[in-house]
Amino acid sequence: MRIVALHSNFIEFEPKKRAVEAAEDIRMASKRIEGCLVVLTAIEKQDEQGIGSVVSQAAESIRKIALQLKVDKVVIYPWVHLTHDPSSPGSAKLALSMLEDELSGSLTTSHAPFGWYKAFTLSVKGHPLAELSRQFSPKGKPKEFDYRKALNSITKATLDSSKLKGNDHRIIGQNLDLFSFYNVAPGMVFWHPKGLAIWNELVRYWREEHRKAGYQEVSTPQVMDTLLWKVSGHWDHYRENIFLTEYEGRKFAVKPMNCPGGILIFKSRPRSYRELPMRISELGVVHRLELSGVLSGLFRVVKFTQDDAHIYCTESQLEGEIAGVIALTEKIYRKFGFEYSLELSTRPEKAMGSKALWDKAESALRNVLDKQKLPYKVNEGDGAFYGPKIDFHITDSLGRSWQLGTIQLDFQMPERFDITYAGEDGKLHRPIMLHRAIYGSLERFIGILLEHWNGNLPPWLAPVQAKVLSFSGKNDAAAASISQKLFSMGYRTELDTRPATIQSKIRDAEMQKVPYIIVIGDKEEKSGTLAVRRHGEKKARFGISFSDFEAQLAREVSERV
RNA sequence: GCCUCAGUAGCUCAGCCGGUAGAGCGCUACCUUGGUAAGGUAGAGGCCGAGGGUUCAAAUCCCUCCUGAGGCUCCA
Repeated sequence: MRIVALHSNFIEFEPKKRAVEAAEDIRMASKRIEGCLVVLTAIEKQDEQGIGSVVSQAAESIRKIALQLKVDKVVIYPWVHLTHDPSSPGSAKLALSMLEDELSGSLTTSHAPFGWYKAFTLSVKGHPLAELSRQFSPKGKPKEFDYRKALNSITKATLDSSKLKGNDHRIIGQNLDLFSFYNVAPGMVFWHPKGLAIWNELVRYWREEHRKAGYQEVSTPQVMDTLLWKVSGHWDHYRENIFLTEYEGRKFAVKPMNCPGGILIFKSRPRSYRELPMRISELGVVHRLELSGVLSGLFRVVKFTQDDAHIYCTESQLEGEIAGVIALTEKIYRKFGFEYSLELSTRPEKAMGSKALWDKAESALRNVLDKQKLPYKVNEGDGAFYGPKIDFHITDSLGRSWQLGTIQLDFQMPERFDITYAGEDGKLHRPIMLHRAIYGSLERFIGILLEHWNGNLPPWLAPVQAKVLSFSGKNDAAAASISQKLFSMGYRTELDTRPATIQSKIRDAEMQKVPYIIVIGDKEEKSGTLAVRRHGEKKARFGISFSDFEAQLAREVSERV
């Protein structure tokens, strides 16, 4: 069924001559109806499969329109010309009368006679919603949305723990209440408060180190016109991985990489050689369509945050910048005690740009590695489509190797976006662009981190830095006040005043891998001290003063040890 | 996406020769006032991933889909 609903000042019609056998029997000269919704209606062949379904869809839709336009008079006007494939006149007549019946409950209805040639005059109001067309088919019957049922089909990801090891980050993440996954967002992480606490500390550390290393941070839009991705080359080389969306008729892409957005900031005004090397960092959230079979916990996800940075520099600065990135990466990885290996990836088949440029880029990377005598493996044809790269690899609990950091050389993007800087000679030059990431993705990095330390995070990273336990119910208030005191000093604390034995509370806190467990009993209350148990140690230390404990914790947090 | 496997309470799992659900932990309440990895009793909590089929009857058998796991392929 097809309809056109017209918000009209009036309609006037006059039957002239019978057109079909099935025509309605009427005796009518002419009729005029003021202030109404005229619904031109055509019943189609396919509607005969399910007249009831089509009619109720149409009735619902018409009621909605009438409500929106605040009209209570509806005129059904048979208008077969809306379709190329009309139903039999008999079915049409039936459907039209059913439609009027359904509508007559809530609206004042009337109709023009079926099966007649008619003269008519129509005055349509002409506002944006005055002319609306709709189409209904018997198959497309919209089912009632049952939210209870829908809720039922939202399921949490279940782990098949038989194949996973104890230090698998997915198990740690569940046990420590760090994050979860749901079927409504495959490959996208729900970060719980405790997981995000780790995240935020990593970001804080990252910002400090990057500030010291001369980086400036930016943020760019999440969705951008596909125009941008055509310029950057992603449209031709990476389209199968891009989420598409639409905005006022324009096609937009959810960014799968940060560089095209970032480069627009470089382009926002003329640049001088004095600004180079320019190191621009971005914690960029990207989405990539991945084959469903490749997703894996935090290691391989659809939405992730890259600790990206783009360095714009001159050719003579290039090797120094690469060496700088390697040094910063080593410094950060050392902080976490990671063992990694280096891989150099060269020109792939789907490459952009000339071979000569690629050779130049590859030799620049090779030179730095060789000069620093760093061992590396070469992956022929494994580079990004815009340039060769050095990757930092690390192994997980199952012995699989994952790429974290990366340094990618790019002679293409500057060409494509035509970015320039004014040199000492007053002429315009093209900068070289370096893409790099150190964590790689925060998600993957946290996964590796959890496995590497088996969830035993140091105080600066631990989601709960200290947990205060009351020895018995008598000590609940004192324990709460210690916990509150630490909390108000900015520490992440928890309090356990359950009516359980101290042994069982200790056990729980140990299993949550909390670095410091503080027990407050009568002895502590009396002497105003703490009993402190360090995670993993068998014995507690008694009689520790609050200020000594706090000073130690403060030092461990600020030095990140 | 492909091959193999899995999905039952918040978690770990039992039930799976069809007869509409069980345990332990956790949670809540009460008892216990105990000194560093599990004190006791009671209670609440599930449409058995979703949809369809076979059947008098489906968590259980069959089909489709979703999600997850391992591998392949691809990536940070």
